[in-house]
Amino acid sequence: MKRVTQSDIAKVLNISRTTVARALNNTGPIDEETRKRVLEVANKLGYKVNPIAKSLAMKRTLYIYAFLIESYNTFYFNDLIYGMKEAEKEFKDFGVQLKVIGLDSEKPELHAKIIDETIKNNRVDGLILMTMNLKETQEMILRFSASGIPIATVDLDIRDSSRSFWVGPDYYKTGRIACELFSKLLNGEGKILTFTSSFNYPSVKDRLKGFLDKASEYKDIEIVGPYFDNYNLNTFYSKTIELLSSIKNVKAIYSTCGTEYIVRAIKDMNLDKKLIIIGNDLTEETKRYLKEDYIQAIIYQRPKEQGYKVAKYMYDFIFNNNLPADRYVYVNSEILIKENVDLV
Amino acid sequence: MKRVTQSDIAKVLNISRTTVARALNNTGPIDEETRKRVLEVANKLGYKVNPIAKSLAMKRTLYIYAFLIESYNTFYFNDLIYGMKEAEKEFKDFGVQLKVIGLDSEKPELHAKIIDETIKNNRVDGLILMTMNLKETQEMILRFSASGIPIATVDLDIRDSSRSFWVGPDYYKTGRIACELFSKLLNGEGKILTFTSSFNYPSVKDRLKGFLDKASEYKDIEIVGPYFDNYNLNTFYSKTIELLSSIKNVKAIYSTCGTEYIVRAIKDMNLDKKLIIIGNDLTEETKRYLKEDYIQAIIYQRPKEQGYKVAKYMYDFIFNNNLPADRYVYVNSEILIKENVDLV
DNA sequence: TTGAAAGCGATACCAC
DNA sequence: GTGGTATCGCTTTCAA
Repeated sequence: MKRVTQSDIAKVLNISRTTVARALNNTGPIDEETRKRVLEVANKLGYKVNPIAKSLAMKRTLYIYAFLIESYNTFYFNDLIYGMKEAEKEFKDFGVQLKVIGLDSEKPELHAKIIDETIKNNRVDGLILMTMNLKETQEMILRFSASGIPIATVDLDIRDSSRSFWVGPDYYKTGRIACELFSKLLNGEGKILTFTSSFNYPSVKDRLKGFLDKASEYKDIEIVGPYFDNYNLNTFYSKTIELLSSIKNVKAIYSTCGTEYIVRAIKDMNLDKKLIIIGNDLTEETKRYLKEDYIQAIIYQRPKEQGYKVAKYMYDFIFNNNLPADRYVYVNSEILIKENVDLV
Repeated sequence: MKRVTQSDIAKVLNISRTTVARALNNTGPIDEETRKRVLEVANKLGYKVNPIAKSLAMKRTLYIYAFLIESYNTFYFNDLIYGMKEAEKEFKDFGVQLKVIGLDSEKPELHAKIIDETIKNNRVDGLILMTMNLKETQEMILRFSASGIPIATVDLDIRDSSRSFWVGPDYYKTGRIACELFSKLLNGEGKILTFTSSFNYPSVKDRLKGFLDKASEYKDIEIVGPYFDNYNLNTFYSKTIELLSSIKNVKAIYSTCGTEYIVRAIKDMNLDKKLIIIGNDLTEETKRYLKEDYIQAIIYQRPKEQGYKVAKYMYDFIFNNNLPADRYVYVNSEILIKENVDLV
């Protein structure tokens, strides 16, 4: 099964390889009629670009820029970057380079501007974004993708834009997994105090929905709450103390985020019996609590894999024009307990 | 930072590119003195082969052969192959092809012969093995690696041979993880009936050791057993019925393998209270039991990832002469429950 | 609008 | 032993 080359196409149509290349890459001036015929023959012959030859010939470097919110969770942020860098290593020989730029989570309104500037002042061949879904960001994406720059989102999606694909965790599933684990650890019955954030993020909204949906399957699991923070995770601390003092027989606590604030309260309360807590985010602090048995399990969203995949798919897109089969690429979550938390 | 090419070296030494290539690849006749000087300069200049150019120039296909025991667990076998094929796809453009050959688990004494024949009658550039650690196999590996064929093992290692590296699960860790989970589901106390196989495989031996080591950390967990099969996992069935009838207060059951035989017995016994069971192997049957709540969790050894990695590293070795940093590449295990079993 | 030709970094064959 | 040269499949000037 010999591979079909541009020359093969050229031979069939009795034109030059150069013209074929031009048609295929849509670069430079070309007669529309010729272009069509080339594409047709290419298709019929099953032509596929040879990325090896392409990258060897294309002397210039391709730049992928990643703009990521620097979250309070440095583990997550760093691992996301780590994964991207892994992908970069694999494509180094193809002349692909990745630039990571952190965005301030406190100033979302500045993100679009920063990205804008960078793109204007640099050669950028691909864009990976993790930023808030604001109007100016959507607008910017529309603008850049119209000008031909492939754009992917990671973790936080920006819907209603023209980004090419998204890679991220299945937050809903994460909530369901947490709930099933609770049920197992509670032996099927008990009261679970539930917290969530007031912010309208998919991470917290979807997790909560997954958790509650799954909880409704267990007739002896009682959900108390959810209680909302006051647009500040810190308020979980006092809320925990208040609720645990007033509500009897709480067996477990679930929070869609900021589990560490809750554990801080519990540590300070010096309870005699142990509460079952399952968290969603692996941070330095929650990891410690896991090891100290304050947290029983963490549903880990594999940031490394997210970073790796989004960069890899981006490369595949700008280089081979391949999009992932599904525009929503879900990265599985993983159950971490003391024994395996150090392996990730 | 321009990349150093063979021409650069040639220029420095005032010799031809051809000679440089010969020295670098140790192919064809060359003056020992020249070779040394080339290598020296290459080293000083930081020359690294460009795999892209190499594969473009090297017109021939590289063949990697994988010989794998077709286990009774078709899930595992198929997923191992699936992972390898994923890697193959990535390297297709580099002209790498993978051939998978199944070995009969019932006739381990024939494996070496089959592998031998294949290598003699075909062009093979790399070898991936999952077979028993028999003397004739060790010998065969020694012979082939001496003749320059890179050999890797997957899952089952063949120590005391000259295989280049191994990729597989951390069986010991798997046992520890299972035990921690038991402790959590048992709320720290109870009697665990323990089974293992009489066969001297690392899979069962290491899992058991991990399990027991971890169990010794819990003062209120009592291990009963381990009971051995009679060189036939089927004997777990009657053994389970016998033991559950004679031993009081069993809360959980652990088996290093063949959990399905135990569950079959339990289903047939129609017990009124639920036993906690955690299995090690994901098979069609154990997956069903997991969904039916007979099994609480399965510690999954990610065969796809094993297959992917071993093929990928093999490629990297034969093509770029890169070995994995550690000759033992451990693939992490993963905790599966009902909610996430369908995601793997 | 099209084509010829150089070049990317290597391998491999064939003279010398 | 060594060097010249064709080739791999493609991009990219430059001329026509």
